Amino acid sequence: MIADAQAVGLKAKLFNGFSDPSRLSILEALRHGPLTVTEIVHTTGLAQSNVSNHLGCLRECGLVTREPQGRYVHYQLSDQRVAVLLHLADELLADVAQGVYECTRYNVSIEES
Amino acid sequence: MIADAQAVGLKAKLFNGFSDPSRLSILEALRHGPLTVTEIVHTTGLAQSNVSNHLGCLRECGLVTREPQGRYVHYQLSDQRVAVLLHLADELLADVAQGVYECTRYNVSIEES
DNA sequence: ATAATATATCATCAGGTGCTGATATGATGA
DNA sequence: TCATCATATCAGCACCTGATGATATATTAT
Repeated sequence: MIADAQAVGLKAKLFNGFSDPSRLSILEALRHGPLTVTEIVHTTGLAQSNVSNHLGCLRECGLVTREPQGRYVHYQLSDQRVAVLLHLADELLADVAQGVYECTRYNVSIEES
Repeated sequence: MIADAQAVGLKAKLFNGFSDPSRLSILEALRHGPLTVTEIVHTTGLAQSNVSNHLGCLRECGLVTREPQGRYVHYQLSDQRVAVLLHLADELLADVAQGVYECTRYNVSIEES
């Protein structure tokens, strides 16, 4: 193959939105409905500028949509398939979590609350 | 919430397996059935040591399984839901690809050919 | 107009990650 | 045994990415 390396690149980029703890926590927060930036900040515990940066990334990549209302900006998942993907990952995790947890190859921080 | 930051970390780790072009191309190659390391090397065009490293990562995280046969080692997707996830991403990409493509925020290489 | 709130942008920096090349290990065949 | 092939491991480097803190912009309220 080697052929559609372009398609692979695009897909990797798409998954990139899910593969960072901060971005993922934002997506998880939006799973239950639209939220403003401040609400996301409070829900996730991340710094405001950090959230804003990640939201920009998630939006550019089409995972969330933006809807300004006055001085607030509401964000929500762009497509229900994003939620489906999150759900599917939950299911997958239920079976392979042991392996993922023991995987020390990457430093994706797993802080305890 | 902030609570299950641990679950988010695990899930991010899981998605990490999909979010790198090299790893993703390996997963894509395995989508059609088991392959040996050398076959993966030829299919993806990656260096052997590189493939081996990524396979180690994918295996530790439970996305692929390993089955030695003589001096060959066959790898395959650990669960059909991995393939489902890949498929779902394809569908999602068909709708949001425009955004992903224009997203310049990350340097996930999209080489042509 | 001024202050306060909400969001976005930017530079900087520390740290992580993937690639390469060399080498080690293990298995098969001559 | 020796050579060859398949796979794994490792160190080093170059690069990218995420977090922070400061600041800018926009909107509402007093």
